[in-house]
Amino acid sequence: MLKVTLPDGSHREFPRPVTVAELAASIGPGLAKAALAGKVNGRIVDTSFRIEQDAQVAIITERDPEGLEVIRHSTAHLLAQAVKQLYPEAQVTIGPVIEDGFYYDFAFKRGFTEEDLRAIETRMLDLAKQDLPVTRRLLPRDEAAAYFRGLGEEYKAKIIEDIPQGEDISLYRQGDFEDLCRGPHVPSTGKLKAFRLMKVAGAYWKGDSRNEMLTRVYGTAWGDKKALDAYLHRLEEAEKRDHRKIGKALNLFHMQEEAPGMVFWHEHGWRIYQTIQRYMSDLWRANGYREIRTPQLVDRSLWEKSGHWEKFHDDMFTTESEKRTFAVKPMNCPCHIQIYNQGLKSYRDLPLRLAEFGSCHRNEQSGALHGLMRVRGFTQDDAHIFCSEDEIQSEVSAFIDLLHKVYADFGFSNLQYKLSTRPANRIGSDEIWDKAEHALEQALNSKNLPWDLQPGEGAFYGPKIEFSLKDSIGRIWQCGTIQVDFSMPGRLGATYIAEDGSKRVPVMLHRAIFGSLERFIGILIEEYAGLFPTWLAPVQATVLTITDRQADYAGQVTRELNRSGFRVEADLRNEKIGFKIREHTLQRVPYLLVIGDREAQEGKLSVRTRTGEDLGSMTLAAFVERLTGEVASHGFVISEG
RNA sequence: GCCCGCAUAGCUCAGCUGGUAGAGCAUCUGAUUUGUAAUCAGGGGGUCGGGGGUUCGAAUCCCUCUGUGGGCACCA
Repeated sequence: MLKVTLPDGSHREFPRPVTVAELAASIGPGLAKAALAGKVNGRIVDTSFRIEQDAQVAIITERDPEGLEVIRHSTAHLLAQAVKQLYPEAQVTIGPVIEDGFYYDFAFKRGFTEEDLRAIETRMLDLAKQDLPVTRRLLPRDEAAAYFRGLGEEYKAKIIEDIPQGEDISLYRQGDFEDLCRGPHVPSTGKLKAFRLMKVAGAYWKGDSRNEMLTRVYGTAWGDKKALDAYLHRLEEAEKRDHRKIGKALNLFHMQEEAPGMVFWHEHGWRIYQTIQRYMSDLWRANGYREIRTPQLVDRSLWEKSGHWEKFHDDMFTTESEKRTFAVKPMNCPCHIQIYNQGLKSYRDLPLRLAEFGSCHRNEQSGALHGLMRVRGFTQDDAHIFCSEDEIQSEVSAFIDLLHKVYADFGFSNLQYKLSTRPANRIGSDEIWDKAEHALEQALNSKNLPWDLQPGEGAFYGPKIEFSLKDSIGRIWQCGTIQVDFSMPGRLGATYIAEDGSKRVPVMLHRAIFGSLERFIGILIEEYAGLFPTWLAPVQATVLTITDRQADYAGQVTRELNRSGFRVEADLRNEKIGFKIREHTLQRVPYLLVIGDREAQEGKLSVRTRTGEDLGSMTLAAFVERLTGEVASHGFVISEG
């Protein structure tokens, strides 16, 4: 007898092995129809999988996250089948599942157009309607490679040849189309009911820019039409939060052809910029950092010593003067070491934390530029901590705490942690890298933070922890970072006198919390969809008059609020109050202060919020109190050390 | 940098297969002095991203450059 344990803890017994599909049928016809795959002892399998021994089994349907994955994977196959029918000269390559969907890469000289996409989608719907059974078979590796080569599928053959000798290869067939695949897949194409092809893009074969470029088709797939529509609607809403759109609508900044990748900050955008800069400057002072300022233009020789020239000179802006080559600084670290090097340092001076709003320029490749998120001119909240090896652990730990405080003040909770380790192209010995990587790993683990390893992604001088945030459509951007560097201080001659009188080289920690202020503001705009909390809002309140008669009183109120340190403007135009309210609400001003004859006489303000809430009339003092409390509660508090 | 799109008034956008440019908002002028998300009327405004080509004729077709969007690669 064979005993199958279901998720609810109940058992079923069978005299002989059963497939997942048979098991589902024995439970009920509805489940049999809904079954997409099975989970046998934790492994996702096809519904045709035979359960031979006692096992824990769950039937996977579109309601399970695993079910959605199977749907997306199978939809990728459906896409490939449709493409092969419509464009036989296209070769298939790979088609994995990604967040919310899938993609499939084709080797296709002509590439696909948007119209092709619609035609492919129509064919996919047709193939789904035919409800073709999906069947699996195994072939020995070499036979499989020969089979695909025979079909003219060179890429598939190459993929198979990368699989170790002797392994069997599974193939999945639906109708006239058969693909190499690990599976599992839905039992038949009729299970694929809600999908949409989204866009075409180029992608390098095997992700290597030295290889040829393939044509990638992105798609999304869901359990039913409703889920698909909900997703498409979610996307539309997310696009409205795009920081480039909001930046224009709220008049925060602009960019133009003559300065690609550089930002023209308008008054209101600059207010946000300065607010967060002041916030950070105060935080530095409260946490033992010393704020400094270093030059923009530094002779090439310094970058040669630091190692940047060798690796990055193509990406640096340079200029000539009196037969010398200068580079616009792409980083602040070499300059900070120059300040460290002024005067003899003792172990008593450590840890020494030098901080700068470092204005940097990097000649990023044109294709990398992206609104405020990836620019050529940016400012880092950069600091370098010079310390002894013994101090690394506590400094990294204190830094992570500080970073968490900042992110909480700005309302971010969902950050991602990544540890990037030694790249192929690096300076420093393996022993040093071992130490540095270990220090960072320990810091993450001691705080119980969930982190991903990114092997080979570290900076050339040291490993790093990256702290990343998502934009409105889910793209991930690195913001904060901390990097352990055992090499550059030595290269640039930094030393200190230790307790025993010997001369030693300090360790340097590179660290930033916002990363680039530009990027951080971009993320902030999308996070809040322009509805900045009051402490960040470029205009915190606007005074609106009903008629010309209140102009004097309105001017007085505006002046007093500005004197109290708030960012307040007045709208005295000869317009209806409804019109003014609409305009300033669309400008996302947190508070609208309406003043008519009544308020002017009583010395009050009628306060309305940008969400349409009427707070009634209050005195100026009462409003100031409210505003003060709100600004303070949103993170303006200077933290204890 | 690579692949595929896109670039029309200050902004958002229309302009079918080539016949010489249009709307809404904004701006300006006038009227209106108004109580919580758009007051009315009138006027002005574009060598259609730059350069080149095809054509009797180009916003429209072709080439090229620049910028930009989505990806890929890159990201000190």
